[in-house]
Amino acid sequence: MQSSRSMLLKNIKTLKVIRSEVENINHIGLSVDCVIFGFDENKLKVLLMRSDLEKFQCKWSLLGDLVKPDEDLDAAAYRILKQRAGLDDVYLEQVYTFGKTNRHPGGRVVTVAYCSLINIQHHKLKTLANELHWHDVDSVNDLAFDHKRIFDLSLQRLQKRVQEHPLGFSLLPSKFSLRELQNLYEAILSIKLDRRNFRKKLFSMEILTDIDEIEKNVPHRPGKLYKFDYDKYERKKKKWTGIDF
Amino acid sequence: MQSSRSMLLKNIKTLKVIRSEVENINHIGLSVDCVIFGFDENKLKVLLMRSDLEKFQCKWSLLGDLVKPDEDLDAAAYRILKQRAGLDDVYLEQVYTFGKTNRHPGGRVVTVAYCSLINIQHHKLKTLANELHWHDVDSVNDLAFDHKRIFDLSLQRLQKRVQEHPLGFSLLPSKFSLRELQNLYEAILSIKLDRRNFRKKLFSMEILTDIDEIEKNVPHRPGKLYKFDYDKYERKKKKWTGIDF
DNA sequence: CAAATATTGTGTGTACTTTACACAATAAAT
DNA sequence: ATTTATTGTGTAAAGTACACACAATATTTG
Repeated sequence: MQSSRSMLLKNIKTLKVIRSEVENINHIGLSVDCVIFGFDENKLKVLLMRSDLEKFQCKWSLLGDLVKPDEDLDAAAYRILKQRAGLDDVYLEQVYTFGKTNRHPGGRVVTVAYCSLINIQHHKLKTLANELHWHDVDSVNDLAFDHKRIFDLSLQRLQKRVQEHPLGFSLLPSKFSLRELQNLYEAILSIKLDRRNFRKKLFSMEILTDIDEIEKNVPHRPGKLYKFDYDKYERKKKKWTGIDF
Repeated sequence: MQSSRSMLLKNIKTLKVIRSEVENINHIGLSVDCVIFGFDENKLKVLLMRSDLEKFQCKWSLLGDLVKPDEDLDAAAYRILKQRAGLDDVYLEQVYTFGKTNRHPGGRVVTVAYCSLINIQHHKLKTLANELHWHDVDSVNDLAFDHKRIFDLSLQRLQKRVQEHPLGFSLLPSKFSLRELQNLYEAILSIKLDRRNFRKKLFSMEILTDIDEIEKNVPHRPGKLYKFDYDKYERKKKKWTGIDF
């Protein structure tokens, strides 16, 4: 029979092996990163934080965190929005999963990117917390990790999605003028749109409700205000997914 | 000082704790599942395997596997196609990541779904291996795990993508007649298309090369054969991603 | 080898959609 | 009362989508 000392040593060795399995072999970390878009001063913005990794101290990064073992992916995304930016009740959509082995300097971490659209005015107070800042989308570069790639893909996806589905409204106050709506589309797509054709198109979709109010305190003729009518949209959804050979 | 016996017991306890951490706390498993589409006898098919989990013994499932800690996500998808079906050199695209905590009975496993398009004729020999079978897409139901949901979403995505980009060609032999191409689109989209309008549209895209050959051994007037011209497509890509307010 | 069969290849008119474009009406500021 | 900036509105032209029919051709059959 072995001495208790040798037994102990053997056990300690086993412990070490298992720990290294935990750390190196078994473990693929899983995180969620949120690309949070807002719209302010006629510009499309993205919410970034100071990276919490030393290596990237001076760089901005997306808001993200590890997924907890007992937490749904979507739930993790909602938690990150809530915990890191105080955001609640927002539009959220999965975009893509990034899984290059070397994308994270701290080890193997696969990240699922989510895109979120929020109304900056409505959430202003909370999100101005420490380390958070709204950046113009066209001046974003050189983010931490592979976050620039994640951001680029998310923006691209937003540009496409917004032309097929009425997502943009999440970025505006609940009442808005057609001019504001057009500014939003112009900002997202980085193009100029014809005002008359834009109005015609939006009205023909029949997803706007005229709420019989007008803009206040504008130094020119005020525009009517509208609301996005989600129910009408639901009934018309098929229109947006047609086939056309 | 403790007796060696009590030390041993203590260490065994520590071992157990760590093991349970490995299994329950630290560990979110990451897998890739491939939805492999093929086209045969004018029907869209999907390649399924017998589930290797006892619980799902009688059910079919997608081809999947755990991602290795030192393996890129895309590489894992390619490996699965290669290892499980002998497929090489195929069209592959990430679709969506499924992360419900309870989606896998064996523990927490988040899975990244990939969609693959292959030419059945070209790969026939290899993929008829044990436990693999091509199923008509419209008779797929009740797969193992949440694979039905994954399959449904992938099919939906394919239906949309194929209308925006010329992906379908990956499902056909390199030489094909316009009738075959139309059959393919009809099968993917589950609709009837007008033959003249379909031809007109495809020709107007200018992505087909007339290779001056005709069908053989058909009991009727033979059709011309074409090739998909990838280079022409690359040059025209913008057409498919236009904006249209 | 003639007729029957099945499918290819082709064009036009109509409806709908997209685009380009200009002027009168209105609230605020001076 | 005038200036300023922006709203609200319609029409014509170009382009795209859709519906639809008949002659040409290779194979099969008698």
